Amino acid sequence: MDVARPEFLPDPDRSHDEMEALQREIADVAVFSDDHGFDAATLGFEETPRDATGDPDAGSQQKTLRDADAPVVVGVDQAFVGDERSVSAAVAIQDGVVVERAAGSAPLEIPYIPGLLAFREGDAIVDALESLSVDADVVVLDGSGRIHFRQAGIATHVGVLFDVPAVGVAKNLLCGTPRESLDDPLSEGARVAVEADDGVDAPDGTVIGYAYQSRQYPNPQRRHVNPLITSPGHRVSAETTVEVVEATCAGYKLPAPTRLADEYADELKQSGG
DNA sequence: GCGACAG
DNA sequence: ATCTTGTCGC
Repeated sequence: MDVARPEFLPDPDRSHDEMEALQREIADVAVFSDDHGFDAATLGFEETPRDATGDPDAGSQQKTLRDADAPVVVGVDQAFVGDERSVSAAVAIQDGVVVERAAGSAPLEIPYIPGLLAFREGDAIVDALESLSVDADVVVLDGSGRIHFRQAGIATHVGVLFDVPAVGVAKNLLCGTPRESLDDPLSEGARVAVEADDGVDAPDGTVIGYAYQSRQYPNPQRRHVNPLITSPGHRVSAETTVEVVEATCAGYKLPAPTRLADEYADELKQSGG
């Protein structure tokens, strides 16, 4: 993949204020509506059969034929080697089959600062995506997109940088107000809109993403799973974002692209930086 | 000043 | 994110 807007590269040498200013520019050109060519219903991830305990049942048949016209979904995830270098893994999947994997890495130059994640992990991600040869129909990133103080989380930043449809999947809420409390367990498949509030650069009440319960245990009263926090990155609506996440989770808590990128990132981490 | 905060 | 074994629940 190629960077489309080099002026938006996440340069960690910029000042704190410059980083925030860049994020506002990115949010200005970001598209939070559907502007892509895929149909979330044709992503090709099969629902995982469950056994009696509700755990994924292994041993089901493997797919051998892949639809070459199906959309390509790319999952991206990072891991750290020591604490001065990050590795990024990108895994491309088409019709449920891994078609390419790419690695990237970069030095860690700034600490983790809520709201500025892209400037810490962005360089490694760019390195990985630039060495990916297939074209992605949509990229799935770890973290927020529009659910961000300046509507420019890491999924939005990367999406706009490459001008590729992108979605953000986070395990925790960064900002915004859920329409319903997320403190009590939600049932599987439930979705709760997250609205902009005073902490977000968007009109109050704007739906900037959804909490989505991808998986839940049979008896959430005793043991429960937390919902995922999904938000559009670029060229995808909040509603389509949830559809992409729902289709790719296929019975697991995390989307398959994320899980596979996670595993690959661990491999890269083990074999040095 | 206080509180809140993705990975 | 990362450091890590056992343990609870279905």
